[in-house]
Amino acid sequence: MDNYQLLFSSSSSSSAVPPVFLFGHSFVGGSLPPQFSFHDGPSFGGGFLGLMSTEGGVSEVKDNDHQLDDHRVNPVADESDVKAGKKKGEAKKARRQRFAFQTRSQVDLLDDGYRWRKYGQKAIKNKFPRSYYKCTYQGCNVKKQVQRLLGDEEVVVTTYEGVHSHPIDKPKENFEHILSQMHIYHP
DNA sequence: CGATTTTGACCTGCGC
DNA sequence: GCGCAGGTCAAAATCG
Repeated sequence: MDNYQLLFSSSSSSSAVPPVFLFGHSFVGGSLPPQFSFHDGPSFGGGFLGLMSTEGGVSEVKDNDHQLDDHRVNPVADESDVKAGKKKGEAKKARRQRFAFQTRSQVDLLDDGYRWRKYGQKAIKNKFPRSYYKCTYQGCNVKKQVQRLLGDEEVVVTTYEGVHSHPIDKPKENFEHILSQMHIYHP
């Protein structure tokens, strides 16, 4: 998952540098200019995570072959024999838009204003364990995963998936707080 | 006491 | 086709 590397520009020593997204080479939507502004959006009450991009434009560089199938959502699967198996086979191939960024922080979970419920953790090969979170807002299926960068325990990689469809829960002043702890990471 | 975290099992996709 | 790696579920435990 290192197709995209979003780094926040902000000298570690200096300060007061406006945040800038530096996308590796592919961003959700593929054409939307990455920007990071706080002005209250028309629908998303100031979307930090409710970032732009439209569906279907997700470019993963890898498996975007069978992505344009018209298989929108098809939850109705005949449950013929559901005995020893737990109904998790919803096989949602439709990947939502994703974006990630790195920050330097002591805590894994950034306070981005939304409420998250942890639903899993997995030990990734050669890396630190990755944690999986879901937005607890009813009807909001946004997910995010957090993991530390190998070799640099201080760096946290946060990957968001999906777009929030509800106003943020906390004042956006939090963003500034987040930004204050964001630093560019160069290997 | 309700909401959230922990944790192991289960499922799926991909590479060999 | 099998095995590994990653992602999700859900029951039990924990927290506020």
